[in-house]
Amino acid sequence: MAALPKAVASDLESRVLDDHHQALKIWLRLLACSTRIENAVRHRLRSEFATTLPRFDLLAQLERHPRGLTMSELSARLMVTGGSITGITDQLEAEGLVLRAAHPSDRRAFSVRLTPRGRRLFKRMAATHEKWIIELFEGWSAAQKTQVQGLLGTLKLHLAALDAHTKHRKEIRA
Amino acid sequence: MAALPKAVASDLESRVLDDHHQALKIWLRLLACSTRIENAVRHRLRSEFATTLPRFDLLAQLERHPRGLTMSELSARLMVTGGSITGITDQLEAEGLVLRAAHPSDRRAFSVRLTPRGRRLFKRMAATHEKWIIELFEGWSAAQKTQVQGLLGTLKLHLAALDAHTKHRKEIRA
DNA sequence: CTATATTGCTTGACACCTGAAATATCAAGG
DNA sequence: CCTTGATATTTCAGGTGTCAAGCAATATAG
Repeated sequence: MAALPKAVASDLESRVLDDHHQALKIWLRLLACSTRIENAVRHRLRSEFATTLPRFDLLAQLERHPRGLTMSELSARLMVTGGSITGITDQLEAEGLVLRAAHPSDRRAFSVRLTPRGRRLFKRMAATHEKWIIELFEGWSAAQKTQVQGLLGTLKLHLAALDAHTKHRKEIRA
Repeated sequence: MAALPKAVASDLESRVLDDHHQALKIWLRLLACSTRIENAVRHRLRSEFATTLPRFDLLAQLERHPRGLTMSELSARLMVTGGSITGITDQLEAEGLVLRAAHPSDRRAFSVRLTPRGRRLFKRMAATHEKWIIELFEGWSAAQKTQVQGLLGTLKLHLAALDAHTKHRKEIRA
């Protein structure tokens, strides 16, 4: 159909384009998967436990860190800004699931911890939550799961490294 | 160290546990990657184009569908509820980037379209946006990218199928 | 044809997120 | 010791997300 030189040029060009599209496609797929799961989990958390994903996530972090986490640490772990953490913590504290304890060595900071009630409630929710997630991956072979897990692990590290660089550059500029 | 039977039991048990953890870990990594990229893109859209991710996404959908999309179609494609679409469309319409045209065959619906100005602006933003995304995957081999792309494609389909089933079940119950 | 259900969109209340500004405390150097 | 700069948290305004309720138009069953 096309003359050879043109075909070659087109191949080169389209390889570049494909390459562009590829990163974009990966990102769009990643986002689609993530959003779908998030929506499903959010919906179920609402209907079965009358709670929200951010609240659940915050409790989850505290459960893993029984000695408490500061607001800033929570902010970093949930990857949201401090303002959100203030609000969510306010709510959870009002519900008696969490408390702001004095930080042992820094009067500016709090050591946010689960209350016993918070811990009990979280454990119940976590068990169910884990079932939902497992269900989502039903039908996947162990090999496939291991593969995604590995690739996403690499990507996560990669992105974290990029982020660190960016921040570093910003600090240098500042 | 441990006696053989115990070691075996532990292996079996830990395999089950690992399996549970595996789905959970995949999900957490997926979410972490997604959030990181989303935050980066959001930040850059703000600082370089004084716009937001949802607005960009809505424009992107319209760019792909020059004949227009209804609010419901936008809602489905962006995977958010109708209320959000109303708000974002209001904004974009006020900025003159988008317009609500009458739908040819359904007087309830609109056919939302890009204005020429909207199209021009989006094209400029899209080119830059694509560069950002490509940068995020710099250093990945083509094979690796293809692999993630494939796995995420499978996952996306899998999740979409689950979603369809859920909806179907709901409809039957209703 | 017409009652009824469904669909498309908007609205309103509330949750959560961001970015920026304000406050309080800490940390370091002079 | 005390100034200066960094850090921890809160507050506020504004955008976007949900859900539920409401209205208008369409589709469907009888």
